[in-house]
Amino acid sequence: MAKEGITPRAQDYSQWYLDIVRQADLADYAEIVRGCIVFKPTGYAIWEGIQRGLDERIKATGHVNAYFPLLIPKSFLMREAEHVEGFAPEVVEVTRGGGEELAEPYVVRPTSETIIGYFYAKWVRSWRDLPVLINQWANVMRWEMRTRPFLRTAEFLWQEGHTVHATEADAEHETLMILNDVYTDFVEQEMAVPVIRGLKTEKEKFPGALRSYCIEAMMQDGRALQAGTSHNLGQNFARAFDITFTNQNNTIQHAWTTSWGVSTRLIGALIMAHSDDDGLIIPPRLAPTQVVVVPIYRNDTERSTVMEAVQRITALWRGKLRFRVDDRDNLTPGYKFNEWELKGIPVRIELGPRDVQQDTVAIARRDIPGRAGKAFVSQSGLTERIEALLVEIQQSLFDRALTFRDAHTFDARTYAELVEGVERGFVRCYWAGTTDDERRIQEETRATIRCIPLDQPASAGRCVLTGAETTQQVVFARAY
RNA sequence: CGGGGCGUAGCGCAGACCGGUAGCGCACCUGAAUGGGGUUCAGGAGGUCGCUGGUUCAAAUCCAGUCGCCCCGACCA
Repeated sequence: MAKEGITPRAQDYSQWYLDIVRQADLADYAEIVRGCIVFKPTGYAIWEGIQRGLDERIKATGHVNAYFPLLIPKSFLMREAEHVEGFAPEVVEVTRGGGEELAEPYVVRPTSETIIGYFYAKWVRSWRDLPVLINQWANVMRWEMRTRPFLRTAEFLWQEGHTVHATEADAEHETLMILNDVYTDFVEQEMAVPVIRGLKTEKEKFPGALRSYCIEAMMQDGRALQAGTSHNLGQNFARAFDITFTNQNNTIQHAWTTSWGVSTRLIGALIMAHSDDDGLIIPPRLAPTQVVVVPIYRNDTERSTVMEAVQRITALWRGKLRFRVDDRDNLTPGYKFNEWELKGIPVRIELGPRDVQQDTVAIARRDIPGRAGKAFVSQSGLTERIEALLVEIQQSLFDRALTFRDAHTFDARTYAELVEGVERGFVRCYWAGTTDDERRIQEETRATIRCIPLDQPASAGRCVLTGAETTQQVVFARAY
C-alpha cells in the first residue's frame, strides 16, 4: 500500500529515494546553487542526532574539537602529489576578494589535511606534544558533476578527525580504533545499519594515504554505500608539510598522521537502508521524535476529555521519551496517521473517546506499516511498554537489514558468477588481480572492489579472475 | 564535453501546429459541517507565460538570439 506521491521501490528505486527526501520534508533543492541542497529542519534534526552520537564517541576516545579555515591557499593542495591529483578536478577556487584579484588564489576546502598539516607543523616540536587528537565539524565543497540529495552534494557537512602520532603503530592503532569504536559502533548501534569493515584497494584509497579503511553498508537495491572512512596517512603529509618532532633520543623525525570522516551522506544511508514504500523509517535511537500522539475527537466536549487524558499520559514521558502531540485541528486523524508514517516516527499513539472510557490507547509501530502494526493496549504501564517497543524496533530494523544483506551477498568462484552477482548485491570472492584488472572489471560490470574485509577466511582459494591461489578475499559491488 | 528534453500560479500540467489579452488538478485562505486510516460542500486569493529583440492592429502562441534547469553518457565517490 504505497503512499500517494511515493514511487514504489520495485518500480524505480532512485525515484523512490528522491520521493522520500521530498515527501518526508528532509531537504529542498537549492536550485539557485548548483548541486547544493537545503537541510530542512527534519533532515537537519537527523544530522544533529548523528552529530550527537559521533561527538560523544569521538570525545570518549580522547579527541577534542577545533575549527580550521574554510579557505586554503591553493599552493597547499599542490604539496602532496597524489592529493593534488585526486582532488584537483573537483576543487572550487576563490580568485578575488575586496574587489581585487588575489595574489594567491584560495580553494574552498574539499577536505582539510593540507591546512591542518600546516598548523600541526607549527604546533608539534617534541614527542611530548604527541599525540595530537583533534576533530573538526565543518562543511566542505567538492564540485561534483552529478549530485543527489545527501548522497552526493557539492557542499556537505561532516566531521574530519586529524591526528598526529610518534610511530606507525600508534597511527595504525588510531585508524582502526576510530573504524571500530567510533564508526562501526555508531552506525550499527544507533543507525541500526550493519556494516562490513575493510581495507580499500590501492585504486580506491584516499589520495595521499598509506592505507584507507572503510565501513560499507548495503542499500535495499543491493548497492554499496561507503558510510565512513579512516585513513592512515603514513608520513606522506608529514613530509609535505614538514611535521616533525624530536624523539627521546634527540633525533628529529617525521610524524605519522591519520584522518577520518563521516558525512551527511549517512542520512542517505539511513533512508536507503530502512525506509519502505510508505515513507521514511527512522531507528528509534536516532529519531528526533520517537513517539507521536494523535488525539481523536468529534466535538469540544470529547476534545477536552481526550486532551486531558493525553496530558495525563504524556506527563509521565518527560525525560524518558522524545515525543510530540499532534493537536492540529484542521486535519483528520487518518491524514495524520499517514503523514507520521511518511515521516518515519517509530511509534504512534492514538487516543480517542473510546480509549478514555476503556482506559486504553491504540499503539502503532512504524516498522510494521498500516493497520497490521497497530494494537489496542491498556494505559497502565504504557511508558514502559513504549520504551520496550522502541528497543524492539531498533533491534528489528538492524536484524532486517542484516538478513537482507546476507540474502544479497554471494560467493563467486568464477568471473561469470561475479558478473551475475553484482547485479543483485555484494559478491565475495578470492582476489589476486592488479589495479588494471580492477579497472577492467569496473568497465565491464560497473562494480568495484568495495573493500578487503578485515574478516578473512582461514583457508586459501583461487582468484576469481586469474585463478591464482590466494588467501585474500574481497567484496565487489556497485556503489553509490 | 557529446546526445535528448523542458522553462506558463507554490507544485504538476493544458493552451502553441491554426496569433485575439490565460485555464485545469493539487496545495493555499475564509466559513460550515466532518473527525478511530489521505473528509465534504460553498466562497476566495494567486500568473510581467525564463529573458531580450523582431514580425503584427494584436504574441504564451510566429521568427532570431540569450539564460537557466533536468535526464542519459563521459567523469567522480
